[in-house]
Amino acid sequence: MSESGAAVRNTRQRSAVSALLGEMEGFHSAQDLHAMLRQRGERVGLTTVYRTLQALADAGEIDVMRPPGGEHLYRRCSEGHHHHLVCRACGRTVEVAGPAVESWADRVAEQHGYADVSHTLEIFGTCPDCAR
Amino acid sequence: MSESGAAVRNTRQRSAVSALLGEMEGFHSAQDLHAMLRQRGERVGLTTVYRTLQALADAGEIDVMRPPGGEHLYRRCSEGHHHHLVCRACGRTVEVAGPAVESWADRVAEQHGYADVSHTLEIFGTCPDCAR
DNA sequence: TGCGTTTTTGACAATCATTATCGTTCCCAC
DNA sequence: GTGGGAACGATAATGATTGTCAAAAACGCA
Repeated sequence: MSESGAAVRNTRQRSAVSALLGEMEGFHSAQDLHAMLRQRGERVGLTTVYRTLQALADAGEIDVMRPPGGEHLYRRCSEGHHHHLVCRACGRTVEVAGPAVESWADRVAEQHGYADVSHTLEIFGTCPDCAR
Repeated sequence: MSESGAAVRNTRQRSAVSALLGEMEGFHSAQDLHAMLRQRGERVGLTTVYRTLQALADAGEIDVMRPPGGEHLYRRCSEGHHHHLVCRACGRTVEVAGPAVESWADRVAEQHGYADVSHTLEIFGTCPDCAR
């Protein structure tokens, strides 16, 4: 329960995952990222990639998306609360902010007596390039 | 490709699943529903429950939720587009409508040139009973 | 009502992302 | 440099969902 031993160690693998995420543009699955790391010659276990991604997600440093299709997708995002506008075809993602939505959600929840409110919101569409 | 043979047959199993959903209050997993059906003495296979739920979901007759934890949850809902305010602890669900959110999402997508827009939105919180 | 066709069923196996295990390796404070 | 504890990683386990395919059930039609 104490913070004393919350030592998060600095390892080669963690740095590699973090660095890779920094260069990536869109969302990628754990298995994708793992494959990319191996291609680069980084020796990292799949288990570790999963663990690291989970840790980063818990820390709020990356965002997770769970598309209907299957795997979890991860991406380094800008700080603060925001949502995603994702292309169904190519995955291109735009970050969008919607202060009005945030407050609407909070208000609705409060009206029903719900506390400790959070929400998830994703917008899907076909981006201009893929529409052609 | 033709519509000629699109016959959807009326079976005991399908009715059973549909009826059960009609009596249920909150969200339930396929396996839950399967277990309930067996308790009632209905003889229905798990595979069939999955298939039926999927069909109903495709037809828009039931809503599907994918909580972070794991299984897909199904529930008969009112018609039309709406969202859910769900209690993290007990699962109690309130249907909420947010016309403003709908139009906001559409507008944002359009501004970025995305077509064929849809979205998902869930609000999570702790309901009054569970807060105590 | 009886029959043939076609869908549907359901037991079982397969899939596949994710998680648990646990001995080994490596980081880091001292 | 060293000790102890965290992190790693190969592998097995998990578990929900989907595929398979022969047998059963529905429905159209005569």
